[in-house]
Amino acid sequence: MSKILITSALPYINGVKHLGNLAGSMLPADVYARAMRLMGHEVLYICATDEHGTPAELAAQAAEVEVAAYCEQMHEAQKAAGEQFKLSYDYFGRSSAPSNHALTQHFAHVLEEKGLIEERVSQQVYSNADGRFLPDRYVEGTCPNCEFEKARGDQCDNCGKLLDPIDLIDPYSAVSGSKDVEVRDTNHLYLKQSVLSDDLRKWVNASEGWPPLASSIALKWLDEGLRDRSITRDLSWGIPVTNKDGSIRKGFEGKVFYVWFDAPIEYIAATQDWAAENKTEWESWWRTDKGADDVQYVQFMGKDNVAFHTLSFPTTIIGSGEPWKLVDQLKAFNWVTWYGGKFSTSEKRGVFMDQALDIAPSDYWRWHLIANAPESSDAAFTWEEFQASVNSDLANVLGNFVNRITKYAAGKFDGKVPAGGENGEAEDWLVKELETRIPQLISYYEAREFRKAMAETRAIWAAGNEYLTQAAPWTHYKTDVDQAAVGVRAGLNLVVLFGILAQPIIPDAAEKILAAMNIPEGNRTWNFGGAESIAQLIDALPVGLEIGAPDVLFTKIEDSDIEAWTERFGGGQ
RNA sequence: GGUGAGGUAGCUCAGCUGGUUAGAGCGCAGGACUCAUAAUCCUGAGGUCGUGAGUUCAAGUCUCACUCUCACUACCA
Repeated sequence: MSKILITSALPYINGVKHLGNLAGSMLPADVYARAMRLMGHEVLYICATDEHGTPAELAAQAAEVEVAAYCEQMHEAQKAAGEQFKLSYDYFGRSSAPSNHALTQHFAHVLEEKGLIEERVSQQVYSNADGRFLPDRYVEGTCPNCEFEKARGDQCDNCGKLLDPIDLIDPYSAVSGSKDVEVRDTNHLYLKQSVLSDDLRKWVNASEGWPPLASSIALKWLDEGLRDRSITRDLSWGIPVTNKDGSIRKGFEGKVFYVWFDAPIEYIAATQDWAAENKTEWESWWRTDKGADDVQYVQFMGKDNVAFHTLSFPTTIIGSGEPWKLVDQLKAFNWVTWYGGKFSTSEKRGVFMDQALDIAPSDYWRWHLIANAPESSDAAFTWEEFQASVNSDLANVLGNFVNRITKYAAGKFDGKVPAGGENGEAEDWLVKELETRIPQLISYYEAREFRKAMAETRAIWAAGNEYLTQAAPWTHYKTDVDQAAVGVRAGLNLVVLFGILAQPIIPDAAEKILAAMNIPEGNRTWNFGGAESIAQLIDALPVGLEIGAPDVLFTKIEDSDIEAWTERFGGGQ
């Protein structure tokens, strides 16, 4: 048993997330957390809402509420959506929490003492009408390259050229449309990442268990040469830039830390809040001088987040010179696309977490999204594939297996695990299958290879159906009830096994199965020691145990459902 | 523009350091069974591995060029 710390990239506050965000970090992190818990590890799974930055302020403004109130409201909405998706966070925090304010300010002080922070002046566009500085992409104007009239300050969407907002012709605020904009000097704190390049490279090179996607992105940035990054912004909502005594730093009135500086620190601050709430300590998870050397820390994120997790945040950690825990393994995902294109709220393409639950139970989404996780490349979501996953894998292969054997046992064997008979060829075959497949499944989970783990899970369910075909208790029943009892007994044991294995993926259905089979909580873990214990799996239930037949576990998705959903949320073409 | 990832059956994807007839699931066709959610089980058809060249006894796998998709490109997060 070991201690495993799991974090998933913090979902941004400005609205409930779509299925791509779910599939790209929170859901796989949850499946991994659940699997590791079942294997007996001590797991801490931390997530939080990422609440600072310009989009949060603008979203609040659009909703005509105070930013703090807006974030409060959206945090609750995201928390609720996560709970409904059965995301088993140990703690779901907020980057705006007091603990994160304190810790972020602490890191800034320490980094400055180490000479890694300095003040510099830069030019930034200021909108008089909006009364605020505008990030590059919130300035629009005519592209100096192709004369496209709605080019953004960072890049022109028409010709693709990278731009500087100062180069735009006739610039205007994307927030208000006002042309009353000007360039002003503004001072900010810069984190001298360049100083730590060599340390970071050594650390990246020494890393193990990162997907190529992650290490290649990190090395690419290092090869190009790390530039110092500004870690403050001209905003009012965020973490104030303070002196050690808590007073506002001179010249930083109306400025706060950059959201990407404080967001990863929230992983630690949220752990502190978790500890406070649970009256325990947090340091053994994060301080290598307090036991965190024994922790395996795994981060889950989308590919757009890799640079921040492999370079910026490690710069904060390493640069502090304090004994903080660095990430050990990270899992980076590509995107889930909508029929190969982008999710788009404005064009009515794609499904958000709250809407998803209106139309199908969370188990359906969890299974489909994790079985088709965008691990090695972008993965397309289509209604047709979703329907196929649910109907074929869940309803036909798993649901029908549970149904056929429990109903048969209820009808012919009084709803009890029957005695009698002896294992034969079919049982030998089944045991062999399980002996190879279960260890394989476990190693896929340990390697965080989710698609493969799901394919293996499905193969195990299918082996159950194949076994019943071989054992054919309904045929034997006519001539030899004891022989039929063997098949029913093994079949019922398989139902339990399938329920146990399904827990990380489809927790609701797993619960229904295990409850119907009268399996107590304590007997639902993954204690599959060696080959002997796997052989015992098909005859583990006490003879005479009363079992029930659960209601239909998965209702099929009809073609008419697909039509209605395509109408509502968009689809192909 | 630069960098990275990807382009493999109708669809969604596996294929590690190059090695005999390129794999899975879905879908499709045929058969078996009847305990079950018209479910399940078996068999089969289906691919010039983005394009072109090169290295090699041997290339989906290595090299080069080209092409398409996606991401990042440091003030969106």
